[in-house]
Amino acid sequence: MNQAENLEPVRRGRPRSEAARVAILGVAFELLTAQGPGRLTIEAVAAKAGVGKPTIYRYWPNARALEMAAMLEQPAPDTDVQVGQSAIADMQAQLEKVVAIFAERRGRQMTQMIAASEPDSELSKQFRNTVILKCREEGRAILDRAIEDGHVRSDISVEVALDMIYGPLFYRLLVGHAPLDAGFAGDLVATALAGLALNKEG
Amino acid sequence: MNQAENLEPVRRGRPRSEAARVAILGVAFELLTAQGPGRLTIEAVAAKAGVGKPTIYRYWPNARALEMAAMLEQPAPDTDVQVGQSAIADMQAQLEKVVAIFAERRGRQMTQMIAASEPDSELSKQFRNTVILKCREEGRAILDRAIEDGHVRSDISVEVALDMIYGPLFYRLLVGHAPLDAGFAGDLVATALAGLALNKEG
DNA sequence: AAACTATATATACGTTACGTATCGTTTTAT
DNA sequence: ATAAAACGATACGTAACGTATATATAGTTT
Repeated sequence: MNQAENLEPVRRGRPRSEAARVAILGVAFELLTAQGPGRLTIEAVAAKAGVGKPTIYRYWPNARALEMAAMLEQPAPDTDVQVGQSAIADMQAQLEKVVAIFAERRGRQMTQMIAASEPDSELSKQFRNTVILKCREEGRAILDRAIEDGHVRSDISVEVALDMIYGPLFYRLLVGHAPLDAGFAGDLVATALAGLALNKEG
Repeated sequence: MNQAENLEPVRRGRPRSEAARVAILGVAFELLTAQGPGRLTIEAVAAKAGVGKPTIYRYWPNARALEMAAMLEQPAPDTDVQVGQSAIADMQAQLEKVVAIFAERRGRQMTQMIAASEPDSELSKQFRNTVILKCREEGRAILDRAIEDGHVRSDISVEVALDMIYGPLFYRLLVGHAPLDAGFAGDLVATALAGLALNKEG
């Protein structure tokens, strides 16, 4: 049996300093916020946190990984909404929350980090799941409820529908061809619900 | 009158070597393709192109700008479609083309470069216009025609509709939660047209 | 033809940051 | 007491940055 790999590996010797780890992550987040992603240096973090470089490299392999870990350490943005009177209204309320978060500087920074990261790394996956896919899952719950309630067709692909709701948000964020605001969130939900076709059944 | 700014600025002294410029861009594109964006170094380009570093810095301020210029130098991906029997079919055909291009390695590289670039720089804007917004403009023409033909409602915002079509593409590309293929293009157009709502008018 | 000027390559320079190695110290388990 | 592991500090070699300088070259102007 492959025992005790994550449950306290029975380390001997001096234990790692939690204080150092916390100081490193704190300084990393501070510098990341100030400078934007891709600019963090290990030496700057070590100096500001009063820590040796090897201590940082013991936890994270490079500055990019540390950046993601620092972002992950922060409480995930809250995009949850109360269950309201209609699933449609809930969807719009949630999207407005998501838009508000991603319209801020930190939202753009998170998006940049996802775009720049190696897609397959473990930290990268975790980051994506926490930051991006969390709000998608919330949206899925709302959409499922809307289908149950008979407000949304049951013959659509929920995956495609969710892409249609959240995709435009990141598109505008990255390309910047049009503003990202509450009005956009409203237009988006309305247009997605109504559809583009003039005559639905002939 | 502000004369002769772009029409041959009447340079004195030794003219810049077009051969050097072309060699630099060629090597830069080669290395960019091989290594992905963000990895290009001026020294490697100078060595491989048989060119001095200052010659490169005379044209571009840093390696990132050179990367974008090298990508721009390549012929823009062809996402145009013939005008076919219906605007709806044309939209789907175009989206399939776009999907095919961005599902390839170069498409992802271009998206990463846009995400990582300073949004306001001149080269960055030009890159966005050439690579991303070109296919959007083509889509707008198709959509306008669909409205004229009475296949698409005239009371929608064309901007929102286009975001709903192209946004999900980049969303999948960046987040990678689901595949990017022709089937997705088809589903997307169909779902966008039909809409999510069960009963359109009561 | 001569003077002038901007670019050319080549290379030296100081700087920054990388990631690794080593030092003596400190903290824990055995 | 001993061994093990992490600690901060710092030295190390490497890579690439962006600038400066030297000398040669290719056009423009006089």
